[in-house]
Amino acid sequence: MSTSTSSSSKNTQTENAKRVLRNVRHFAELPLATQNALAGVAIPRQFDEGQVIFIEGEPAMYLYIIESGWVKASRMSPEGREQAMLVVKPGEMFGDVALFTDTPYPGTVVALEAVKVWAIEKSDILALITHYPELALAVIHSLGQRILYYIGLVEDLSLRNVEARLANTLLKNAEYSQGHLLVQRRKWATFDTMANRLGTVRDVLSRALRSLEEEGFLKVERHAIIILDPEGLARRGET
Amino acid sequence: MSTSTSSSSKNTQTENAKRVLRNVRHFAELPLATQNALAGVAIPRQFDEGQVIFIEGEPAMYLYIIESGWVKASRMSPEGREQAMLVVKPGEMFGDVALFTDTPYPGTVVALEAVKVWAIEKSDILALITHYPELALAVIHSLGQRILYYIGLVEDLSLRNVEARLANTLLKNAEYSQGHLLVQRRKWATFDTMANRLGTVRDVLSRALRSLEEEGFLKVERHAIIILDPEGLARRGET
DNA sequence: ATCTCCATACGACATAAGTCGTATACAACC
DNA sequence: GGTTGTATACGACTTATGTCGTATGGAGAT
Repeated sequence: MSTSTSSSSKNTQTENAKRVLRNVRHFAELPLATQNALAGVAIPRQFDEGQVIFIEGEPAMYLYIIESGWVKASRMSPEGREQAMLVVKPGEMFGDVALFTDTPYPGTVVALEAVKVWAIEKSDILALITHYPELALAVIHSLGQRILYYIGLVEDLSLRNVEARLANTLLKNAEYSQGHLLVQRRKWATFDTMANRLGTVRDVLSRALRSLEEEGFLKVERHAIIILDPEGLARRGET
Repeated sequence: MSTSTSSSSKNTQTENAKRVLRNVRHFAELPLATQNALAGVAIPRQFDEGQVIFIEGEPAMYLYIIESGWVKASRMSPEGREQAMLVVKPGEMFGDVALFTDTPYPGTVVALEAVKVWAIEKSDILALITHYPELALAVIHSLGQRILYYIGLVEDLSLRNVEARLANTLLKNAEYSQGHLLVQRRKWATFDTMANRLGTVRDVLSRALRSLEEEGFLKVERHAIIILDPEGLARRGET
C-alpha cells in the first residue's frame, strides 16, 4: 500500500488534513473542533491511475475523502458490462455507505487518475458521529443527497432514452469557461466511460452525440464538449 | 385531512405511538428514552386507498412512519409513464430524505390501501437527531440501506433484462407459506404496478411472467405467484 | 342472474438499443 | 519519421422493449 506515516510527521499530517477538510463539501461548515477531531483520525493514502482502491464484496474498513484526483465506483454484470454508480471528485467521499450499513463494499472503486485521499477507519467515524451531532447531521445530509442522486439516475434509466439522459447529464456537468458553456473532458473521459455512466455502450453514445451535434446543439472536441444551445438541449432532455 | 387530535386522548396517543415504534425496523433497538421522545412528537394520520399523501415538488414538512397499510413512492415521465421508486410497508418510513436534504419531496406518495401513519415534523426529528446519538446512527443506517437498495435498482435497470429483474424481484419478495415458496399478491399488486416497479410496462411484464411460467419456474395465480423452481429462477436472474 | 368494469391475454407491429466487423485518425513512443 | 495502440466512426444487422387494437374472463355491483 502507498501509506506513509512517520511519527515525526504526524503533526503536519494532521495540519494537512485540517486544511483539506475545510474544503470538503459536507464538512466545510462543521465547527472547528469537529473538523479537528476528523483530521486527527484521517490517514493519508495515495493511489496511481488505474489502481483499484477496493473491490465489490470486500469488507468495508475505511471511508475515503478525496483530496485530489477523481475515482469511479461501478458494478459489473456477469457478461462484463459495467455501470458506473458514482464518479467522485476532490472534496467528496466514497466508501461511506458500506460502513454505515455493516455490509461489504457495494461496488468497485478505481482511481481514474493519480489520487490523494484521507482514509478514516470505521470505528473512528462511528465514534465521532456519536460524539459530534453536527457531524451526524452532515453525514445524514450527505447520504440524503446521494439518495436524491440515485433517484435521478433511476428515473433517467427507466423513463428516458439515451439522447435525453445524455442531454441532461451534459447540462448538469457544464460550466462556463472562456465565454463558452462546456463540459471538460479529462483524459479518462472516453466515450466508453461516459457511456458506462449513462447506462449504455460506446456505440450508442457515439450515435447520440453525433446526432445532437448534427442538430447544432453541441460540438464535440477532443478536450471538451461545447454546448451551443442549452435551451434546445434541455428540451431534448425532457422526453 | 384525516387527523384526529383531541387533548384528552393525547396520552393514549403517545402510548400507541410507543407501541408502534417498537416494531419499526430501524428504531426497534433504540433505547427506551429515545423511543419515547420520538413517540412524544409523532402525530397520527390516516389516509384512504388511492389518496395522495404528498406530491413531488411539494415542500417537505413531515417524515412518516407506517403503522399499517402500504404506500408507493413514484416519479412520472412527461409522457405519463411511471417508475415506482419505493414500495413502503408497515414498520418502515418515507418522506425522510427530503427533510434531511432541505429539498422538496422527490416523488409522489400514494396510499395503496387504507394506511395509518405517524407523522413527525421536520424540526422535531432534526432536534431529536442532535440530542440522541443512537437515533442519528439509526437514521444513518437506514439511509445507507436505502442507498444500497437504489444501487441494486440501478444495476437491475442498467445491466439486466426484464426477465432477469423479474426473477430477482420475485425471489427477493418470496416467503414460505403452507409449504410453498410464493409471493403474495395484494389487491393493488396488479401487473401494471408490478411493471412500474420493474421499470417496464404491463405487456412486457405479462410476457416475461408467462415465459417463466411456461418454462416451469413458477405459477401465476390470482392471489399469489408460486415459485416452483427457486434455483432455476435464480439462474435466470443472473443474466 | 345479469351487467359492467377492470385486469389480463394475445398477436402484429414500431423503434430504441445493442452488437459486430471494419475503417480511420490521432497520440504516444521509439 | 515511422510504428503501434487506443479512441472513435460507420454501416449492417439482431434483439429487447414498447405500443396498439382487440379479445377474454372474472369480480363485484345491481
